[in-house]
Amino acid sequence: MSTISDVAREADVSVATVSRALNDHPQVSEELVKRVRAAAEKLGYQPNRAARSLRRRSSDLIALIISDVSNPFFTAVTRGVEDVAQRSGYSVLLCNADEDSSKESRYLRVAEQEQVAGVILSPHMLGSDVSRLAAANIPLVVIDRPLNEAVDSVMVHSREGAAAATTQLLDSGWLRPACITGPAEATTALERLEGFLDSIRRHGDLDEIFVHAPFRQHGGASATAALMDSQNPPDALFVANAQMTLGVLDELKRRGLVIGRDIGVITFDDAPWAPFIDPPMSVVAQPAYDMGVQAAQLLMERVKGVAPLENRHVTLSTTLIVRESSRRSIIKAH
Amino acid sequence: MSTISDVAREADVSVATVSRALNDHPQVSEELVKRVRAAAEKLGYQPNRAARSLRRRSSDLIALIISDVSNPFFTAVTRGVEDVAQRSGYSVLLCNADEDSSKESRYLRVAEQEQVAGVILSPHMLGSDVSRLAAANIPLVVIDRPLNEAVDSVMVHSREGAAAATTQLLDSGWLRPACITGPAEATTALERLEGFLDSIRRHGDLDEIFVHAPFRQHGGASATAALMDSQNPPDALFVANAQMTLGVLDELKRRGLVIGRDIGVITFDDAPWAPFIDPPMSVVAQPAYDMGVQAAQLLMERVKGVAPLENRHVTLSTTLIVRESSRRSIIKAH
DNA sequence: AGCATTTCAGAAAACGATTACTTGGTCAAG
DNA sequence: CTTGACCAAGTAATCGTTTTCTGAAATGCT
Repeated sequence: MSTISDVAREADVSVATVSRALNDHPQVSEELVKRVRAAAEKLGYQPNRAARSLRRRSSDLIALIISDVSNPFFTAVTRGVEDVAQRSGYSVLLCNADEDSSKESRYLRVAEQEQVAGVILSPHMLGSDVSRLAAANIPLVVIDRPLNEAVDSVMVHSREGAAAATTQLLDSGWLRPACITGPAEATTALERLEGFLDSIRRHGDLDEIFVHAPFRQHGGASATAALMDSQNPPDALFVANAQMTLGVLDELKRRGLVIGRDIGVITFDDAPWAPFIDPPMSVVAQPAYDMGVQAAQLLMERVKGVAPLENRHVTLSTTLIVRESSRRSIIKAH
Repeated sequence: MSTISDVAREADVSVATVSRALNDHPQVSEELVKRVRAAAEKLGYQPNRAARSLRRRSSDLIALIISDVSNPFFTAVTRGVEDVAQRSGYSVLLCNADEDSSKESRYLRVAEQEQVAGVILSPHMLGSDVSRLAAANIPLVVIDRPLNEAVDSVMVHSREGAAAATTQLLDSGWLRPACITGPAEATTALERLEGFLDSIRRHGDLDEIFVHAPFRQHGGASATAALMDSQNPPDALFVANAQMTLGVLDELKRRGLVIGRDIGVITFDDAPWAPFIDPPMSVVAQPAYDMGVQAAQLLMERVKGVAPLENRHVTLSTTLIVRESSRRSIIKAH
């Protein structure tokens, strides 16, 4: 691999001039810029990023630490982030924390050591420790799950969305909805549960039935099993994310329960497969791609130092999409 | 952020000793190791990776360049790669080439500039240029799609899988299967088409119906539309990946075509939602996670220099999972 | 005891970029 | 004609590690 001094030799100028020419500094003549460009081209010169970030004390990477790569919500966020980062010349270091605090802090450490230009994080839980980033002066924006007031954030109105979903269940004639939500330490799990409870309470005299489980397919399955095996099982389910819903479907199928007849289901996240499930799944959709875009924009502004001092908090709205699974009206054709 | 010389001062030794102590070099006394460790701990010292990779001429990152983050096949691969990389102390720089050659080469360049320890790539097409990696002495393993003989690879028996799927359609009594495959420059698209044709030809006097489209949901939809609008439309579809299948389902639904009665469908990739589609989707499953694991293992061996000189090519088998969508027997209950 | 060898730790030289400082030349104003 | 401002380009310092080279002390061998 050729270095800057190879280019300097080739173009017969100093390394300083090469650096200036290639980084569009104003104080270098047309003539030399052309010579340097040609030399760099000829040698196939690629600047060594390690050297550059060592000197600049910052790299051209931004770290995106998400809770779960296999969750379509997060992959949509990823696309959004990548699209705007790319446009500003940054690459994204995608880290899969896997709903695991220790992996999360491992990646936070990597981000610091790599001296990334900025970090976008969906924190596993409220206690996630980002103090080192602040100490190292690395901008941070938090998505999906709140952390604290002192950091930019892009959230979604989870609670309202959850309430709307639950109300839709109730309005469709289901009498005993339950909530399957994520682990108690995840704030999104809590908010969605709160939304569910808001709706239940507004309705009066209903039992408050809910269970916490991992935000995964198996979590949805075991939660469903527990609920259905209980003394007085629910007749409708509000599920807090798409991954869990797959497990719910699995368990329901195993038990021969027919959605729309025996049980109503509605879920968070409009996964791409939701319309094709039997019956088509009612969902509350999150603007995932848009969250990624907005988060990346906030971050880029901080990175470039054009952001205001005070922290920005943007909260996006969900939209309720009623398909079939939440309806009670479906009677199998005979 | 504290540096190695802060630690040296704190422990009252030289920076060389700190470096050696922290990297488990043998020639440093117990006593000093302890002192250095304590000092590092006290200051919360994290080595600066830019400096380290500048000096070592290699970083602790491996780049994983995949064709599409939103494809569940690739996210499963990602998990596999990450699990083994992590175990060896490497982090993964996940790059989403998005089925786009220019993004792919952009990321290849980033990988080179970052001096990653190794690269795992699912090449967009046969012509992908990886010569610079070789020149820079960066180990490479290719997954999913072949590139050339001179590089380690982990593939899947696509062609056989595709043939088996098509045969399943034929055996179920469908008379006029068509193939919806990816773009003509993607080798997986070609292989799956070949497999389809193998089966068709073996069967005798069948038309060879196929269409190329992007490996995306909209690709599946438009391909289906084209096929169904043709003079003599097929009565069964073999679809080359899960993303496209979503589009196929969409278009079929729009046209009021009932799978199992009006048309048979079978697809590559056992997406998590496949069993829950209406009707449950028959698939040929790829061992995605396992591909990731094996690719990462091959790469780690090269990175650590313990790999044999000659190139390894492992090819994994697919498994046919017959559910409902490929059957003709489904007659709606009356 | 005397010399050769090993062991441990420090000093200093990389690694390859960016950038502060320096220099020499040009031009305009006085 | 001198002086000062300005500009383009070069020299060298710097970023924080790792590693080579040294030197001193300790150990082993005859």
